[in-house]
Amino acid sequence: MAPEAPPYTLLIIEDEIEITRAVGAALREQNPAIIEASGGKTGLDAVKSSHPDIIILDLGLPDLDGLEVCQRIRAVTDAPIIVLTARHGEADTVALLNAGADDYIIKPFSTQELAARVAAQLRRAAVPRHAPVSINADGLSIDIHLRQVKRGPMLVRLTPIEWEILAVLTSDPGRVFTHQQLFKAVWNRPYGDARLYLRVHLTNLRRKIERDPADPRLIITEPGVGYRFVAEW
Amino acid sequence: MAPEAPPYTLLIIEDEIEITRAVGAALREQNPAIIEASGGKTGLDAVKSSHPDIIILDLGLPDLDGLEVCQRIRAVTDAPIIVLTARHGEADTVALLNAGADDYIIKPFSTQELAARVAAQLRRAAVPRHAPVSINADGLSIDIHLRQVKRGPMLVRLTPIEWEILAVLTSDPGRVFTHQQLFKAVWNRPYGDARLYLRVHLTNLRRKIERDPADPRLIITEPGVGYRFVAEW
DNA sequence: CGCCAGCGTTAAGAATCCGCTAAGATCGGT
DNA sequence: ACCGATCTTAGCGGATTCTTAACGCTGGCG
Repeated sequence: MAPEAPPYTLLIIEDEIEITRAVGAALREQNPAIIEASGGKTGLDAVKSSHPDIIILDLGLPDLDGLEVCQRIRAVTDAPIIVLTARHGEADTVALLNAGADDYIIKPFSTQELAARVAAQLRRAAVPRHAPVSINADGLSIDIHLRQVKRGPMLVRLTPIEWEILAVLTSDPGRVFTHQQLFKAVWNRPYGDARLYLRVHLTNLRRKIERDPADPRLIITEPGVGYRFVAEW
Repeated sequence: MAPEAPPYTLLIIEDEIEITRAVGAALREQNPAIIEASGGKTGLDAVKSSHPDIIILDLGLPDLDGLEVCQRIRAVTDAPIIVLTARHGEADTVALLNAGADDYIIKPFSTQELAARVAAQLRRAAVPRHAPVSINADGLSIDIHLRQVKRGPMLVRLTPIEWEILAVLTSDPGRVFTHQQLFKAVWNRPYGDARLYLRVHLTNLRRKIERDPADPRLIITEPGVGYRFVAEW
């Protein structure tokens, strides 16, 4: 029986061989074509020559800064980038997400989690998305066109800022938006203490749309990073 | 067989040649006359000189801010504007739609999707307004064709502006129309303090059609945003 | 065990927005 | 030119929303 053709091409930019192997093992069932690069420069070359469908990028590269690599990849392709980050490299992770990375995984990671995230990113990238007309999650329905939110049959009144936050988060369900990304999208002014504002408005927003605001299921906090909207219902 | 005359004129404002070509290829079957502009300024000139039927606008232009270009196009023409936006750019879709854009597509896009959206916008622009013939809500009946409003058996006299406001709001019940959208639809002139006018005329309109003008049920205020007509009766 | 950073929550003052009134200005018909 | 209807413009008071600060909780870390 002939092996099936790889369903997608994955590029992993990683200098530690153990991790490269772990990634390969985690994704064995999906049977992707895997390209390996051990540094930022070779990684960039690989992006240009191989047109991968998804890219896994480690932060601690010896030759180039991860941030720069990420930006330069983003200048060439829209393929999803998943960042591998150490436990305490949170600041770097945030900078990377701001630079265009799609998701991040903290080392050490479970093979299941990696496989799930890769699959999720591929799913999102495969469908050229337009903002969905309506979203339904956990008894909540959001109609972008009507600018209307319902909790069951009840209309929910949102203030402009609350609506903007919800609109941004739901524009790409599952994706993490950093504090800065959200702040910039909603306030559209240079800088301020993004977290200060977001904390307050997220509280108010959750009070209106979550079943139990103390145990949010729709808008999830990513500590030190930002927020994401989950629509898996 | 002689080539058929172009059914419509399309202007694409885009600095990346690959995308321009991709758009051209996607629409080949529709055989439009295509005008190309590589920047915001030349794009605006082209709008004024060529009177396109539909406009495709990339956000990431080198010379001008995409939002500004959008607004300035809208000040000149009513032709549909479809915005091309990067997946990782500021997906400030709300601001875009407020600035006068009619639809947006996230890059990368499929040729089918682009063609479908262009066709949809042209269709929508061709038919001025196809609202339901009559609306009944809370004892109020509105007949669009007859230009007639009744509160029970009593005829209600509306001034031209009041009628226009009501007609716009009821053209899409439940949807929020921003101050700017309403102002543009009714007054059809570039600038003015939309809220100032709307406040007064909304007061007068409510006095005529609401049961209790102090507690409006038909025309709901969305603070900081605009108004919506509710027809859930 | 105590410290600290990050987050959620609450509350109060500031800023903004809205409904309403009313006085000119404008328009259209006779 | 007159007159009534409509539109524009201004301003006040009340309501809503935003900003800002303070406090409590939790979980990691020395």
